Amino acid sequence: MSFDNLSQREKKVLQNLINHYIQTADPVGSRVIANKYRMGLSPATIRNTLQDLEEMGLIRQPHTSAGRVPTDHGYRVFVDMLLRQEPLSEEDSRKIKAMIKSGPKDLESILGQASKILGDITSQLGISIAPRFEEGRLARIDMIPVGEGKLLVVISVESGLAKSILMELESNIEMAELVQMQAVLNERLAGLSLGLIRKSIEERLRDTKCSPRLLKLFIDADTEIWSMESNEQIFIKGTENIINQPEFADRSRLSEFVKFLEERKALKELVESKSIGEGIVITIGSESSLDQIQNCSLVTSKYRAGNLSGSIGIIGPTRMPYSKLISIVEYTAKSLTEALTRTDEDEEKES
Amino acid sequence: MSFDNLSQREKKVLQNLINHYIQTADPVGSRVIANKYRMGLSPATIRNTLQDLEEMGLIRQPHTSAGRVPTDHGYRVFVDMLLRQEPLSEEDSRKIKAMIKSGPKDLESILGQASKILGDITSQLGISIAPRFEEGRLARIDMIPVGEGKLLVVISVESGLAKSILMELESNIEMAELVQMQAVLNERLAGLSLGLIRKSIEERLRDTKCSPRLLKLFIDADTEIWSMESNEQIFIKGTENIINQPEFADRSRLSEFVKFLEERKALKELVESKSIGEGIVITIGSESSLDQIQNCSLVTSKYRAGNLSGSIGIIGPTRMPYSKLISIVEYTAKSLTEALTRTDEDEEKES
DNA sequence: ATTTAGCACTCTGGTTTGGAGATTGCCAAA
DNA sequence: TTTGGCAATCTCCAAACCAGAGTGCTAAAT
Repeated sequence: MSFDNLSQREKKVLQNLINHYIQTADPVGSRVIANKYRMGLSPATIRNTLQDLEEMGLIRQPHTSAGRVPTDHGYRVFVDMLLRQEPLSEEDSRKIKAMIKSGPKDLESILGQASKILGDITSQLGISIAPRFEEGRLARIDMIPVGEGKLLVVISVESGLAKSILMELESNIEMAELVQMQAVLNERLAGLSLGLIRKSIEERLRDTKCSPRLLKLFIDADTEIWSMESNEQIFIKGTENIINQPEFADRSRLSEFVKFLEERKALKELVESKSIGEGIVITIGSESSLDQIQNCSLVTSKYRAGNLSGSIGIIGPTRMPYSKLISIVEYTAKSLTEALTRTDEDEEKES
Repeated sequence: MSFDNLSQREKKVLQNLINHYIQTADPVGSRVIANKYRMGLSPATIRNTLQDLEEMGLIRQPHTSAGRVPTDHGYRVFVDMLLRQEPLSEEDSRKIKAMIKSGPKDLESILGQASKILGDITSQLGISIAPRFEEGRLARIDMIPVGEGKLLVVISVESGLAKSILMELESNIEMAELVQMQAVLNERLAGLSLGLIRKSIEERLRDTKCSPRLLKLFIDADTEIWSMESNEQIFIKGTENIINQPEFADRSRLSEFVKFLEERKALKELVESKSIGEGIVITIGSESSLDQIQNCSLVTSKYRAGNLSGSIGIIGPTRMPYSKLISIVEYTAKSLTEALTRTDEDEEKES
């Protein structure tokens, strides 16, 4: 459904209406649009336009004799055609930079910080998701026995990231077996993406002379080693921001939403599925088909960490200041990419 | 302030009042106590007792001509003197057992599950905190170079737990240096508790022949290696449970509370500081001096994981069913201890 | 043709009012 | 020491009301 056929006036009215609604959360009447936005038209004229927009399904009336509010379609048209991206404020960009600089430099801390700063400066919910290891190519694999029958497996991918998994063994393993296994794994799997490895692990490790017990650990379909299921690293910060939003005045709705956030998994998959292409992706309410976020929007983006990519974004009521948020998310993603693929030369350049 | 001087009747009245209030959240009047709880006394008599209790500061009236509600002092007396611990229901104990059994066996998953189940069956907020590594004695330390100028340091403590830290190096390190460093560290530090190591690391590593660059990493006061700051593993689940509680009817209060939960750190410290002794510890509202949880209570307990100890508990409005919760938290702690210090023999015993 | 003014109509939200109900404190009787 | 009785107090709820905002339509104006 395309809306290129909107007249100039209709566009302007829709734009003003949404801008006003975003600020006030109250249905917007014809008078406000006519007067406050100096359109040089009388309220009566605006009313006609509003009727047209309503017929097109871009706005609706909560009840007779209330003003209009945008529908999800309306927001869609707004962000697609009418949105002027607002430049990032000095203050915000400063904060984002500071966030990256301060604090520890490990992935978790940085992502935690990122979600926090996103939540803070947008007054929405800030989200950050760890890079998808699946995409990474295996650089090397190390195995370290720790304690009784426990094995720490370290998976390093080419971009320099690594994850470690503590495995339980049924019985103690000979050091020699371990060394051999490690050698075989490194030899056969290095350079392959973890996703690929997971799919083809069985064939690739066939006819090796390794200890079968040990082998089994790495082939098991549900092993954590190749999948990242368990490591569902998603950071969500700023719940307190949306609690006061009128959109969540209904307690049970709020409760459902918070529950949804706590599950993490659904949100993680949603954000990852949306932020695929380059640049910012905006997802509005009904476009996601998840009940719990029917009146919410997402502003998401990818970032890169070496060869891997992760996602960040914000979520909040559809009535959100898109024009600001886009710049913020964009800049944060950019900063994150820089921070996570930083080389020594980069550091020298900075004052 | 001791309340041993309470008459039998006063005790009974307080007990009934609190029990009723816990269920209804409404101020309790003299009539309800007299009739519903068959005390064989008229409301008027109860009223006299209520006045006495009020003078003692155990209950209060929200306003004239409302019933009474317990004060924090009242709750304190209640849990100290009047509480009959309710045995765990079959269903709950089954759920807790199932929680431990199902799902992956790594620490994080188990703790996540534990907090979730606590939240679910108590309808409060379930909390679980990872064992305090500080208490653990260093078993060994491994160092694995991964990618460009990155070093994975694995700290294993005697009980079999391990944590890993990814460090950034300014420049590449020779393999030989690394091996030497590792040897020195293991030799000098093994067997010491991490807490002790952190305090005394500087002296202990003085006059070694290791690469100074490398040495510096391990001595730096704010290194993550010996402190567990960054690894602030605390799991909080069940926020949706308390949103509908009348105690959080006030939005800004709810907002503050959720913010407090998200900070994590304060809550973590609070719970850890409370759950020190053996067994269940109950902390009521004002006893914690944190604004954000003034009308909340904690039911906390330690659990053990090998030589280390961690904390779990629940938090919710002071008006919580203590008699049930105690059993639940107690049993969960016990189960957790079993699961986390499980030996192979244990596993054989199970059907 | 388009825009505007005028107007009747509708719906919401806040305020007021008026009990109904609950509960207390106290006093005097049991 | 306990209880019944009773005036007094306060909340809560529903009904009634009103002011305000906004609409849609029609007829006049541009």
